[in-house]
Amino acid sequence: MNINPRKLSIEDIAKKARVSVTTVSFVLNNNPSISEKTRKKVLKIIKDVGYYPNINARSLSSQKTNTIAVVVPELTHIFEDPYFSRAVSGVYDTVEKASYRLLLKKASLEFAVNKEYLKLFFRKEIDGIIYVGSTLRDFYLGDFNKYPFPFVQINSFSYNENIPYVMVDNHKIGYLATEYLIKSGCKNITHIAGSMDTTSGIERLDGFLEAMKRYNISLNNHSIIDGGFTQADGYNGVKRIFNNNYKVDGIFATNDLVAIGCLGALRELNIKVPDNVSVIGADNIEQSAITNPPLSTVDMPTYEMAKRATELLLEAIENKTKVKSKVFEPELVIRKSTR
Amino acid sequence: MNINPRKLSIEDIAKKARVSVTTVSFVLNNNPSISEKTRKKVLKIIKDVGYYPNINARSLSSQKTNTIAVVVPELTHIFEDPYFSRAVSGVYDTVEKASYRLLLKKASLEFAVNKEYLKLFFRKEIDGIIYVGSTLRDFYLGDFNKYPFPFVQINSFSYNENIPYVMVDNHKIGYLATEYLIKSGCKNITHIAGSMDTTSGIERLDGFLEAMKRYNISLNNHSIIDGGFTQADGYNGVKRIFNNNYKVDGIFATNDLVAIGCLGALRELNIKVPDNVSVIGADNIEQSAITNPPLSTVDMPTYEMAKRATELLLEAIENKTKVKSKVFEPELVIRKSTR
DNA sequence: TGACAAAACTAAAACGATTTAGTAAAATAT
DNA sequence: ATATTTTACTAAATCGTTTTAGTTTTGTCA
Repeated sequence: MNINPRKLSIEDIAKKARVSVTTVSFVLNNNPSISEKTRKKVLKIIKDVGYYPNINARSLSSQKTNTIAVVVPELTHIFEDPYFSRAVSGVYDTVEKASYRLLLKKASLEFAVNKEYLKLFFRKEIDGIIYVGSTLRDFYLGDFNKYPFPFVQINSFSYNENIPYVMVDNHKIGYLATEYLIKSGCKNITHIAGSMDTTSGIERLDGFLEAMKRYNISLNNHSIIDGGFTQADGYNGVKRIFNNNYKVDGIFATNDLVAIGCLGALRELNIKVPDNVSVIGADNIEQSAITNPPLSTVDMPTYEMAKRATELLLEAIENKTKVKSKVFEPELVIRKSTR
Repeated sequence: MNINPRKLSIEDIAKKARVSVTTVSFVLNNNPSISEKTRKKVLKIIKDVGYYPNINARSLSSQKTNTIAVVVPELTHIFEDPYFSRAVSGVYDTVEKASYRLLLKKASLEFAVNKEYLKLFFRKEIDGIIYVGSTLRDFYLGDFNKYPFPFVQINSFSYNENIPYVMVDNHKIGYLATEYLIKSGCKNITHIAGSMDTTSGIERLDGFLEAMKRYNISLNNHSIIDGGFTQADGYNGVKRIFNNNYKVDGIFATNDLVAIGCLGALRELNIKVPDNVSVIGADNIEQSAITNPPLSTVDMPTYEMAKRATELLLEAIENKTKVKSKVFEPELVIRKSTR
């Protein structure tokens, strides 16, 4: 880096190398119609003077940004839920490997209402969107029918065939967790549900209901507790249950964070887990292995899913095809919070 | 949005409005030398046809990207530490308000060694960098002396005057926490330290040492326990202390996550907090208010700091000046984990 | 040796904005 | 009514690439 790299353009390189601008561009883009000799010469000069191509000129000319946006829900705590953390990580690593850049976007209400996600395409800011999250989903549906921009949602499902997704079988998560509680002897099972405007919240509840039905367990007024996806939701849910003296010996929490909240409340109430109450979560976040007692849960390959989603998106971008959807299978992980 | 916005350029608008391209550009950029009448006319057409300016052409022409990169440490758990979560949040909100975009980057070893952060500037990808984190700091120093690109580090300090920062007084954090333990009657205080290649780790330890000296408490072989910044570090630290039967009645953990790890281990060991051992952390993450018992800690305004850092960076970018550094004051928050 | 194909290279247009330097039109002063 | 200033507008250069449609050079073979 002898010279200030900021001042150099492809033309400077061309002059120094006594070749055309086209040739330099071809070298830069590995176009095969360049002799080894010229390639070496140009490459040497590029390195010697410290030249770096201007990415904006490149994008303008090639109509390709090599950038994707990862949009995450607006929750303040978004990054505090390890689920999102892993997902974003998976997206990041995959994007980086493919030499793409990652723009971070929050799906605020305003973002959706003003159709900012579409404008990102119109303004040529990005080549595709990865939507990690669950809320606001419906804002996207119609638009992506009309404008077939590359788009994948992770763990958010729509009955609209045109909206591709990569997700885990959330119904099965609910079913597996509930079935395990039943089979391990729980008689009075409660589900602390997630938000009902999210796919995972709805589907996990559905799975819960199916298992209950399958094993002929009738529901009562406290079989389902409204909740959300935070530790506080679990904590409050348990407090609600036992403040009302509901009879409960098994809790399926919509996710691990909620389950951890349950564990905290149960400890405060001096209720033994799993002796008095079994608790099972879902997501298998890292923390759940080191709770007290270690949490039983349903694993889903979040990182893998994010990776796959990103690969599918990049594939669709490069081949100008439609993204193919994919469903991953969940798996029981039994630790010490269940009998 | 009648017409596919992707096909429109500023020239199309100019033609439709029967004005020059310059005029349209002026309207777009609020140049005052346009009559209200023309402005309205152009704006209407822009809206009617659904035109959006091409951001790459704009950046190429104006030599301004309106993009900053937020670079975070390579830790897999980056997003799981609420500290980073809040910091990134502060950066995001500020950037968005200023109509800038946020590029997410991980400070991997490779990122530093290959000087990717410099290349971001050379390739005209960004206007500035916000460095949230603590490690790898030294890789940057020399470079930003030579290339005075806009750059701020949050909570990472360097004796090199040319490297601007926004940080909390970490020394004071260590001092305040330790002094409180001493004053509240602890006789055998241990510090579970953070990584010694981070500013906060070093400075908090320094503050701890100063307080101990000031109050004439001599150190022993377990006054300082090597650690890191995760819950596991706190857990292991406490186990180490009590497996070795060290006499300890007060723990200053380098941050709340570590302190929470301590709480977990202490509970397992049936050691009462704060009756037998006081625990104090630092950072005041949200979770620390709902631990059992609620954690005493030292608050620092992470979100505010990130916001300020970003404002300073943007200011420096727009005025082509140097970033001014700023130090924030920490504050004790006493809850129930200390006597 | 000359004809032809393949390989290596290039000129110029295109991508879509901003901005400088200047012209035309309108408003004000004389 | 004319000169002058101010306001409103525009032509053309520029930013730094990619890419198309050639042209030139080299190599192959009868």
